[in-house]
Amino acid sequence: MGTKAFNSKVLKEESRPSIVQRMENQERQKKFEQKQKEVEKEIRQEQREALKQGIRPKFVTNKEKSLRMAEDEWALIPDQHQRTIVHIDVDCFYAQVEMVRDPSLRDKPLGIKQKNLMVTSNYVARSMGVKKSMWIKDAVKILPNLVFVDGSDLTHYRQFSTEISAVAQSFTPNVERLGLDENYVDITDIVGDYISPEYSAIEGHVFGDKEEDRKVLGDPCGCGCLQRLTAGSHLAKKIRQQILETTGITCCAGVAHNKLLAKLVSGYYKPNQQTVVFPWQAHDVMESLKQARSIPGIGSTTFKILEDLNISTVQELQNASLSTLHTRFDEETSKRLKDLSYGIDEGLVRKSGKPQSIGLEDAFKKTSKQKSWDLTSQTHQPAKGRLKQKVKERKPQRLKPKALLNLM
DNA sequence: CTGGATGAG
DNA sequence: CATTCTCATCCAG
Repeated sequence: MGTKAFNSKVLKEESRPSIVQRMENQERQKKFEQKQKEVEKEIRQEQREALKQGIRPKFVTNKEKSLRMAEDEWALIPDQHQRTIVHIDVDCFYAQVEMVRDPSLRDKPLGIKQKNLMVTSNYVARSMGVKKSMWIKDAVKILPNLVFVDGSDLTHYRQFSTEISAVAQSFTPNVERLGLDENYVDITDIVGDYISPEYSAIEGHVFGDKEEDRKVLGDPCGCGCLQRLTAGSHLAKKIRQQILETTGITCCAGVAHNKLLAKLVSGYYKPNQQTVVFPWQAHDVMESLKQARSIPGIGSTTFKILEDLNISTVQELQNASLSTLHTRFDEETSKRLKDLSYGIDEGLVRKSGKPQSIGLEDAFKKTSKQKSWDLTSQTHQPAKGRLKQKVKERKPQRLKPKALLNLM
């Protein structure tokens, strides 16, 4: 799927793979096919053995074959870099919203509280030793003059959140919301417009931020990702600027060829900064994480199971054999875990559903039998209806890809 | 179709 | 006192 995701414009305008790269790719492909042959030979050998011993040879499925191939040579599996993804992460979201709503808070240490918990704080507070999230009493101990705003009512945060997403959506419809303060933007379709000499320098940070990473000399890949990601850094900057202009909110951005890396690097330089990472740096990014738990997609449950298998660092996960993982996870998950450990992520940016808001005053319109939303439909349901019913209505569960296209 | 698991914020 | 809640996705029953 990812392989055919680039559109014609990008194809036209991006530089073609260099000769060196084409050769490297051929080399890789050859190795891959070689491995394939080896595995098949192995299997035939095993079957012959079985026959010799009078045992009926077991049938080896293609799936099993690919699993075996991947076993030793995971890195040989081609990782494509056709997409360009931006992950946008708002700086201390709630605190910023409050500071925009009341500018007098700007230069004061500010904490947003919910119940007994300070859920976030502004950077003034953080510079004075207050952590992101703390118990109120602990925060006050550190900073007696900390100003608190109650953040139990999410209405304003939702409004700002949709505004921010709307800015991104004005660039491309391919925007996926993640919570209230994060957005994935797949800019593959529009990044071609920014590939030009005018944008040849990288905007913002490069992961690692060494001078050598900035130099355009040598293109380690040649598939065009260098140009696309460079252009992407300019687009990311533009999106961030626009967000700032229209909402007064600053944010960070990460630019990469997949969601995983974009998200991992977006917070690398904070606040109000951005970072691009190139495919050949994927290993460095992953190694910069110690625990496998800090990989998005590996939650507490999965991590516990990994620990059972004596796997807790990213590196241990990289080195874990598929068969080991397979003892506790299904095959797809096992592969997925290995992919993640190498910074490989084919996950698509999915257009998020309708403007979020779950407030009590909200009414819903739904089409009675259609599987897609149609806001022009007349059916009107008082929001009073059970939450559950609302949720059911607004998420027409698994949308067929076709229906998804109609969503915007 | 639905409830439980899982994960993110 | 690492809490509680909301939301999305996946899948087995």
